[in-house]
Amino acid sequence: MTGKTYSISDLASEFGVTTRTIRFYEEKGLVVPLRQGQKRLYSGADRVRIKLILRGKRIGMTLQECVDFIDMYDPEHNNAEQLQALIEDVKGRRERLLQQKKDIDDMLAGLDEVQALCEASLADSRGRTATPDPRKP
Amino acid sequence: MTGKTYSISDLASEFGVTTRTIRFYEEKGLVVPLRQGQKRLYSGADRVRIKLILRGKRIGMTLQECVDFIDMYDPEHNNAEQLQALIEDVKGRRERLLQQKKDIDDMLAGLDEVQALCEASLADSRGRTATPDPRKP
DNA sequence: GCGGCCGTTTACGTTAACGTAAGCTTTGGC
DNA sequence: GCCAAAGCTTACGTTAACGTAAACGGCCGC
Repeated sequence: MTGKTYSISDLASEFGVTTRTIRFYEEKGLVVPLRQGQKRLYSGADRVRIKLILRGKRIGMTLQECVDFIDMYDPEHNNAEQLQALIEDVKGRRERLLQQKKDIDDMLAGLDEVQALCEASLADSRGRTATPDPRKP
Repeated sequence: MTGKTYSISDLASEFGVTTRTIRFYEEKGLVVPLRQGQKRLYSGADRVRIKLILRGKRIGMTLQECVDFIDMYDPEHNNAEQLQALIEDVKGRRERLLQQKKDIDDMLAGLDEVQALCEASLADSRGRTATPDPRKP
């Protein structure tokens, strides 16, 4: 079976990007859709590739890093030397990802703090203006 | 007490960036160090600010987003309206951060997978060439 | 048959975040 | 006293990742 296919605007609207963006990715060789006549025809695999690219972008990777990441999966790694290099690469990437995760946790903690301050401040101002504290004598 | 201070190259080397970068942040108003004469003199607070900026950058925030984030802490938010808006802002940021965290976990899982494949492949090739499997009859 | 859409190509424009270079003080060390 | 290192300012250059615009082809609903 040939599998489902997508038009460029299908994918653009699904992922919330412009068609220009997707064509740009093609210019850079990140995706190479088939054509029916003039028009681009995206396969499921193409769709996943774009999805992975956008995932990478969300955490601040460049497009090049995104492809590098994706290309780690397909085994153009024949000899032991290349495999070792890839493992080293994986190691480095893991470290960076873990650092990012830590950064995010720190920022989430910061948000909790900010929100708590806000809510306290709101409760306080409401207490002083509108509704008198029912616990008062 | 006046607290510890830092030269621009102190901070640059500590954070692994160039002095140009730090001056650029000043151009953009992200840090405003004191001066002694001509030279910039960074306080502990300045240092933290830069640290937070770089943290934001690591997870793909723009410099503007970084300052916005940092500025959430200091309460220029007087009235209830502003506080509510800030809480909404926090909500949005939290969602994005959680999404990013999910993205990272997915990518970490991918790395595990890649590494497992690599190691299996290495073990296999070693098994076929150098050391015969000792468990063989 | 034609007005809208969707799609295509080509090409120039834009923004963020620095890099790089030149030319000029300032300052600590010998 | 002098030189190298560190700092400063000013200004132009660069890269990534699209945005925007113009100009054109195919299709379809009425």
